[in-house]
Amino acid sequence: MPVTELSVKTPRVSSASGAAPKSQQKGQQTKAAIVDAALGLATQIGLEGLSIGALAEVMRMSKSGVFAHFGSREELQISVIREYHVRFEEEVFFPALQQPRGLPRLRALFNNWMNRTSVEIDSGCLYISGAVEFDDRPGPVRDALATMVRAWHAALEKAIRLSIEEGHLRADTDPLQMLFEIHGMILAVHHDARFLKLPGAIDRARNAFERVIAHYATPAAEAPKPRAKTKR
Amino acid sequence: MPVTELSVKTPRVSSASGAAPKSQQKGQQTKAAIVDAALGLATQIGLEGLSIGALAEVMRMSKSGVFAHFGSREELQISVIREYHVRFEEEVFFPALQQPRGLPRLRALFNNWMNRTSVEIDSGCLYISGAVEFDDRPGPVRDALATMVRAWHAALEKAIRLSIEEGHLRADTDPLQMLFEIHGMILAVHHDARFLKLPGAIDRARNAFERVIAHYATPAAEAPKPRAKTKR
DNA sequence: TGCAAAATAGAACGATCGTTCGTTTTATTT
DNA sequence: AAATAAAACGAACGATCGTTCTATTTTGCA
Repeated sequence: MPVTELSVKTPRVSSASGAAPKSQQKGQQTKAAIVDAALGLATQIGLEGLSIGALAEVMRMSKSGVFAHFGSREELQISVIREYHVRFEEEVFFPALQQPRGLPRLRALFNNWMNRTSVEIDSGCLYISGAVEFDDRPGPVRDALATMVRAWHAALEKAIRLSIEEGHLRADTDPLQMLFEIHGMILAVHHDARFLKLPGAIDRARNAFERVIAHYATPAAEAPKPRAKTKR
Repeated sequence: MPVTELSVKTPRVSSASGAAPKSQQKGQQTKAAIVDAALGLATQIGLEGLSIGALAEVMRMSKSGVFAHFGSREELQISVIREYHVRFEEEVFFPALQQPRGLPRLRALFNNWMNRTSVEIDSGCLYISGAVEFDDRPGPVRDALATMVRAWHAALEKAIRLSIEEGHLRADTDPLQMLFEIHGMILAVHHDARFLKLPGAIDRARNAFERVIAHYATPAAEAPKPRAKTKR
């Protein structure tokens, strides 16, 4: 279920074979390569800073060659956002679903997020930089960004709600309040690590997360479940 | 005590009078007006988005006329940052100093900050947007920004330390950890209110703040001191 | 009131931006 | 291999960017 159905280029699937196209047209794979490079640029210099000229240089292509794949800069930006979203799902969301619902899954979501963040530290989070760049700039890029940020908030909120249902978190827990606090940690991690270059920001976030869990947890489920490797 | 002594244009004080110049040269006051307008633009579209052309249009001046006051775009940006810092001190920091050291002062800092934020909601916080825009862009603008953000962190940290010394917060409180958590709330407020346009973000931050205080406070000092007007 | 200095205007520069267009090179299919 | 479609190129466009330069206006002081 794609979040948006933009850029349904679908260049008239070659023949009558309704099944999957065997060799994806050359264009699609260079387009994928372009989006990949664009994602790398955008996480560093921002979605607004992403220019077709610089992207073409990285790709060793002509500006117009790059441009033709998207038709507009906005469409390029949206493609980058969508790609970021897909990777986020693969790295953070889907793996967490394998954990049992309730606190374990909520923890997994947060841990996966932090693991990704520690890698992201010298590239940047598109959701965060995008939110700042487009908070006052209406349009399809902002809409695409907001849709996916909201999807992530919804995912976290659902994990919290399930934790309440499972009896792991107190019944009077306000899911949106807890979500707000967890979200704050994630924003603070990026700020401290990327802008202030402070070491240990991720550890602080983990501490803060445990504090929040401890506050909202029912007495029985409070302790983090012991695992094989205790990770320092 | 100016944080930086950049832009010491000081156009050779008119005469031998070592005292304060009576009527500030016309140039200085238009420069102040330009910085004021630039601050308005920068908080909306960001420091990077701030262009001299757009600024000149707002000021009903020529581009070169505006430019001459700063000599470079970077110097303009730094002037804007410095102005923002001054206003922040006046609105948030100095008033809080009138409260007794310890929890009352810490609360005052946070409350003033939130009050300012609720006004800032449709303009934006330069520290936050600047941090994202310049987290990977070394140079004097980034340095000026980082210096002032650090100054604010230091101010909050000191208020926390004093609260510990006064016995309002537990002796084993980690000031930097607590600072991290409070900072996260502030970032989350801006994100939710400005990007997601969610209502009630400030209330969530106030809740989160009280939760953090309650956690780190010594039992005696926990309750917020009652005041004359209870604010809603 | 007159004069020097400061402040502003105006035009132009090189660079980069996103975008358009016609052509040429590649892929794919018959 | 020939025919057709897709993909990439290269040059140019209008606009805007920060900046420089020279000329003009305005200001402040004797």
